[in-house]
Amino acid sequence: MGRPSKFNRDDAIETVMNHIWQNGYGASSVKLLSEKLGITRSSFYNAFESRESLYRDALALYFLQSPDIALDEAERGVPVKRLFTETFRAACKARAGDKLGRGCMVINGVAELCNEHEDLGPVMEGLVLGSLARIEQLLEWGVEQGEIDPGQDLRVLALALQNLLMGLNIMCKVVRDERDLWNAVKTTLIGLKMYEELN
Amino acid sequence: MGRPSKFNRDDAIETVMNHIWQNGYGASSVKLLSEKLGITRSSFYNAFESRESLYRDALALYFLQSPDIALDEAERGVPVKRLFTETFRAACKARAGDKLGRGCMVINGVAELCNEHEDLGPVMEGLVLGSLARIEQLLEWGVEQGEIDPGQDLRVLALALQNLLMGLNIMCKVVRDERDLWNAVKTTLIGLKMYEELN
DNA sequence: TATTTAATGTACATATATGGACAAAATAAA
DNA sequence: TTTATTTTGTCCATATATGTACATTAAATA
Repeated sequence: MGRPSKFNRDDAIETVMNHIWQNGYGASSVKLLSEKLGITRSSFYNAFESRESLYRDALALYFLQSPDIALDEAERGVPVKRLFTETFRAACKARAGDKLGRGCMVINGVAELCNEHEDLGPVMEGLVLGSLARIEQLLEWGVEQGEIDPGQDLRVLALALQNLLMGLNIMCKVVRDERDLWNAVKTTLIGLKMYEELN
Repeated sequence: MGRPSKFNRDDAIETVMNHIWQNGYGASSVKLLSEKLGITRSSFYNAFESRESLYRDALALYFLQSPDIALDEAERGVPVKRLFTETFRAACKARAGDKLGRGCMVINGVAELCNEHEDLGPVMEGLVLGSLARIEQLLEWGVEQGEIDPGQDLRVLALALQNLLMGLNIMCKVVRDERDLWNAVKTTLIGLKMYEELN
């Protein structure tokens, strides 16, 4: 089975995720990441193929523990207004709770890489468009379930919600108080008729 | 008065503004900027003191031509709902009209530098908080003028509007169609009761 | 023309950054 | 113990990046 690895691959991906989340992709050189992992660049390239592919792995890991994942995991029949309310509420809590004020790793990547990085730009764009399509699907379920007024333009409403989420993920870098964030988000959700009082 | 400069200072600031706007602060090294300006690093440091101070100059220039400036230039007595509607409308047009999809230079800087860069982080934070305070002031004028319901929490409403603006400035990197952007923003403005039909 | 002044060009020292080549080391299996 | 396998460590060549030092150049002025 050859010489054993000096480091644990999953731990390494998590370490890299946290570093890029905080510092950005461009500011995370292979030299820096390797030193953080306690390995040589030689081992880095041997284990990870490239910084780009490792970034993708880190993004995937990030998503698993991000508040947005609730939107992905929901199934047909879910009360959608409640789902949006709870998800946005959890996002405010998570963003304000992060002492480092890193915001959202995906949105950071969108800001840094979209329309700029040849390979990763389209990746980030795909993540946003995927999220948008998912929100629209949830809204469709909401209409089917009689929760949402059928007259609404769901694509536009989905864009408004996606916009709200993106704004929150930038805003939280400056506005660090959870109540401030939530009050702002809640006010917008109410305006969009997507808010449902939680118990 | 000594040897004449090889370049025009104002033109240089504009060139640097456009480069950092597109590529970000970290990805704009002194070497790169100097080469773009057609001068040596030696001349760069002689003329600009530091990359940081030049970035601040570039930010100031950026603001002068950004759609947000309308909020700053408005005076007491301005119809505020109309002002917000027009400003957001102009922002959608400007963002979608930028073929490079650069978004907003300030928000790009917030995403990259806040809670990360020792000197420039607080600068970006100050710009956002300044904008927020300005929006709240406009809302106060709106209440005084009877345009806005006095029962509203103006700070929260200001946060919601700031959030909307920040979201737009990230969203526009992925959603490039002006009507999509405007429909989303308009829907939110209506929800916040800050929309007024334009002629 | 000589002097003053300010920008420019070259050089230096050092650190970061990339990615591959290749030998050495450490384990499992034959 | 030998062999096969895989990771590791070192070396290489090259490019980027920073900030300063100092001589040179080109203009305005006396």
